[in-house]
Amino acid sequence: MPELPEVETSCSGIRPFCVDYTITNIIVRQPKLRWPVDPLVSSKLSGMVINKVERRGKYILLGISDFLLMIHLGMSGSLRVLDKTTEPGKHDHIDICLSNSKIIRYNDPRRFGCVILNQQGFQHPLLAKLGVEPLTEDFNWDYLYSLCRTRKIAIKALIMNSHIVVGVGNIYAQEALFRAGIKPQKMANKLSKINAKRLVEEIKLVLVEAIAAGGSSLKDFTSAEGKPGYFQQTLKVYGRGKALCMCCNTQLKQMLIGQRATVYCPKCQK
DNA sequence: AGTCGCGCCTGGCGGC
DNA sequence: TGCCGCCAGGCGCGAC
Repeated sequence: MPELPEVETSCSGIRPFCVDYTITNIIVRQPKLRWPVDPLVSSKLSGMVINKVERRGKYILLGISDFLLMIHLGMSGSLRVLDKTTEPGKHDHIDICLSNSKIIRYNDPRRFGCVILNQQGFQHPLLAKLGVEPLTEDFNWDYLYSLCRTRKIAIKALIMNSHIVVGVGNIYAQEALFRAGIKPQKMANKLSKINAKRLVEEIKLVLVEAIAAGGSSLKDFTSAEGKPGYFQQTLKVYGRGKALCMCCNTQLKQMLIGQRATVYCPKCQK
């Protein structure tokens, strides 16, 4: 499941094969993604050079002349750099074919992701509504704390709200809350300043660590086979249901917050 | 304006 | 072995 670290890794993985190369054509095998793919995407972009590859939240942004191609990996999507002779597999929905004989191949079994063609300079609503980047100074305890004041929702739901802060998905929300010693169901408006501070720090730390780990495990970005999750061994609570806490041996608890499975330690998290 | 719940979609799993 | 039902999960959207 791609979270911010995987998206960041995908950007750096494809960038050397994309930037300054010309798009020869784009093959769309399955246009029915989260949002329908523009049927004219190939005719509009063919012959144009990719200027830049950037990330905003969980969106991968390809700058292509006057266009911006917005790619979201949903929860099962991936991008790979392959030789143009590589046969497409079952869920290989889109190929961006390049002048260096490589293809950027978009694969997404569950099709929760999207590939949106947007004019440069036009503030797309999906990007306009995004909150701050978690790894910038804009995301600080003051920002989080003041937003928490008026919100009557679980703190976990708040930090997963991409209109507040981007890139914190279900995995890292749980991990950061565990590290910060905060119960996920804690009401946001009851969060103390000191806990807001801790939480911001732990969110940043867990993301930075995951990016570092993701960078190493996805080295063979250009190979045909996907890699298993790098983070499995470092996770303290995510997916550990009723197992014992790695720190205090107490049985972890599981609950639903906003329809999402949430695991926490009733002793370590207050 | 803030909060809640739904639905999109498929692979993988447990149960029978 | 095979089939069925259920679950995960990002996130926009409509309903309150």
